[in-house]
Amino acid sequence: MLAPSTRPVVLDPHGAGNACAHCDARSHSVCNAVPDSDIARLAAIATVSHAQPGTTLIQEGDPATHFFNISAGTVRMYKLLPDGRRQITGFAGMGHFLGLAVSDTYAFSAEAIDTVRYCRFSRARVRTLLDDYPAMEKRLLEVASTELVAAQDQMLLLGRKTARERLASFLMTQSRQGVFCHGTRAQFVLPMSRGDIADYLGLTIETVSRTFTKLRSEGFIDIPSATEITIRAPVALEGMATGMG
Amino acid sequence: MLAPSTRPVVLDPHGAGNACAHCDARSHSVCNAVPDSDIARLAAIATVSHAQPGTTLIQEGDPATHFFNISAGTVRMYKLLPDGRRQITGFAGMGHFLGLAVSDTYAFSAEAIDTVRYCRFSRARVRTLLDDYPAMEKRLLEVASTELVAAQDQMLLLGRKTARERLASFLMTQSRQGVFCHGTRAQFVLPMSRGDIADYLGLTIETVSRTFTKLRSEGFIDIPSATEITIRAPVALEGMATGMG
DNA sequence: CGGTCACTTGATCGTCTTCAATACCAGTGG
DNA sequence: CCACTGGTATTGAAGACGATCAAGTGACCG
Repeated sequence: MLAPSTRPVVLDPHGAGNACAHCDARSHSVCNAVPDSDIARLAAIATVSHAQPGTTLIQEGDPATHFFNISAGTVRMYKLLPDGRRQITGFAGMGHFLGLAVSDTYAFSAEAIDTVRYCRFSRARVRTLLDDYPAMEKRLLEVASTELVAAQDQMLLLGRKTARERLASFLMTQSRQGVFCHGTRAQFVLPMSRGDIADYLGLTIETVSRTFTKLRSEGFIDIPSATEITIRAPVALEGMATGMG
Repeated sequence: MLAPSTRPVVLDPHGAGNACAHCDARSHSVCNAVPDSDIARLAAIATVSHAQPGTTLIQEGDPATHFFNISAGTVRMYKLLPDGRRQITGFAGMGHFLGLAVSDTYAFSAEAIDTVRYCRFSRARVRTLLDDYPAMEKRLLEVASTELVAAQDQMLLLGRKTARERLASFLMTQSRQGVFCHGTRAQFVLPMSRGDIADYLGLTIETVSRTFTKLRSEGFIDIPSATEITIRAPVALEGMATGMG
């Protein structure tokens, strides 16, 4: 039952009608560069699908034929070394845009972590759309620049921070972007496994687990269940994350 | 005499005339998106300068007022932690474009490693130029995407590669992009110090030095002087860099 | 209940870091 | 020409942080 289907399910195969007009992720995404009046044009080239946990959306090295826009769920982007070592370069949630590539092949892979709903756009068709909506091109540049800044932060983390600082950074980022419980930013759900966190932070599962336990025993966080986190000392954690704790 | 001047020297303060038309870095840069016929418009907003080794071009956190285009020399981009730990996020050489930022402040610092010649553009003026040359906007998106791919590679390196693999990756990249001696890609100059290399690869100076020595003693490279490298076994090094050696 | 899977915890190991000394090179002045 | 100096690179010995190997726990599910 939980066996990941290898092919994503297409919900709106012809991109017909008002999928974009009623998209609750639109305001979070590049799509809002297209005005309401022309939203049908966007919908015409979009294919809405969803993917079960573990499904591969993008395979590194495959021809880069499509763009993706995540409307619900979480995706992990990663690169592999031949012997299986994995580096997760980022997690993409609601509104996130995927598939920017210079060459004609994808530079990374992307998999659904939980159940993911997303739109798929043919690159070629997007290109023609871009000519009519320079605002969208600007938004793409913004997206790329934002990613770039995040990537630089991650390089600092991977190259120079301790395990403790990495976990603190990760938790503070999650508490800003994450899925919240009980309406407070202090309590949220981690959609990804310990293995995903480890591969994102350049650590092992064991170190992630041990460091979580340590942070809890020191009173900085609480861990109601393996997938839930409560931030108890946000200021202290923020200091830790920026290398001052 | 070698004391770095804190303020860069302006060579062409009014951006007058044909600075861009005769720029030998133009074909390598985003500037070639502006057609020859309109090159004067580009030149009008450019300020050509040069900077001595150690000069700061961009300070993290400062208002992001300008873009930069490197026409000669090498720049290091980096981020610091409060206690002085440094992560170099990249080196920028001829034709490289600097200063993409989402927020209104720079997300990283940039310093000249050797003597650097560069053009400076006001962001505001570039923005107006972009409206007339959508091709330039596309080029910027290309630049950002390229950087992003490079950043993802670097995350893989920092998070998952061994010291040996990091050095091999670094050397192979340099042998593609670097300054060559004797007309062969196999022999090149490293403009940056061991400390820069260490902070780029997430290692210490000592580990970089030791690993260089080991690679030499094993016959993979030669080190005529501290700043020169000769690749003796490119295929083996490439394998090592990609995690297969 | 037995099985699986993810997570946690413990003990040992190894790579890279840290601390420290030495070598090297270019520039300067005796 | 050679000692002196400051900076950078190399080399050596000891230590630490995180990895690895291994066992144990708990949740979920058939």
